[in-house]
Amino acid sequence: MAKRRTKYWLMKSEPDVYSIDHLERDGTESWDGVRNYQARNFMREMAVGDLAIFYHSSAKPPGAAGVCRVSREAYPDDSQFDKKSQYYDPKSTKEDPRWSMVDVSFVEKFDELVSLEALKRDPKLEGMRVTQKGSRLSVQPVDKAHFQRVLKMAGAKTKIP
DNA sequence: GCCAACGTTGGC
DNA sequence: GCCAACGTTGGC
Repeated sequence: MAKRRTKYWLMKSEPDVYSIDHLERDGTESWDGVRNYQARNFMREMAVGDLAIFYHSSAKPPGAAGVCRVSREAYPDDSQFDKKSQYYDPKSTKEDPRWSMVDVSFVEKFDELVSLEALKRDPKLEGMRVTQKGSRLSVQPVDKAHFQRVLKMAGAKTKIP
C-alpha cells in the first residue's frame, strides 16, 4: 500500500488552558473539546505522522509556539459523554459519537513565538488561513510551503518530510 | 428550507 | 471589555 503523504495542520489552544509547555511536560495528549464540525472533520482527515503548528490563541501575543505530531488518528472524544465536563453533549450517543479527537505528541517548542503579527506581515504566508481576518477555525490545514516557512521564521530544528 | 436570535471565538 | 465574524438552533 502506498504511503499517504504527510499533511500539515495548525491547532489552536489557549495557553492558559493548555500550552506548548504543557505538551512538552506531558509528551502526548488527547486533543479533546473540539465542538465545531469543520474542525472535527479536519481531525478525521489526520493520520499518524502528520505535523501541526501548535498555535497559542487568546494569548499576548497570539502566535505559533511550536510543533506537534499526530500520534493517534481520530477516535471518539470521551468528554462528550461526561456530564460533568464543559464539553458534555447530551445529543451525542455512544453508538454514533458526534465528536472526535486525535492524540498529539510534542515535537518542538520554538525558541521564540512567531507572533500572529509576524505571520500576517510575511508576504510568503499570504493566504494562510490563520492570518485571515475572522478566522476562528481551531483546527485548520496548512500548505506545506506555509508550514516550512513558519518553521524557518521560527529557526526551528524540525525537518519535515 | 429560511432566517432571526443567540452563542462562541479570538484579535484587538 | 468590545465586537466582528461566524456557526448553531429552533420556530415557522
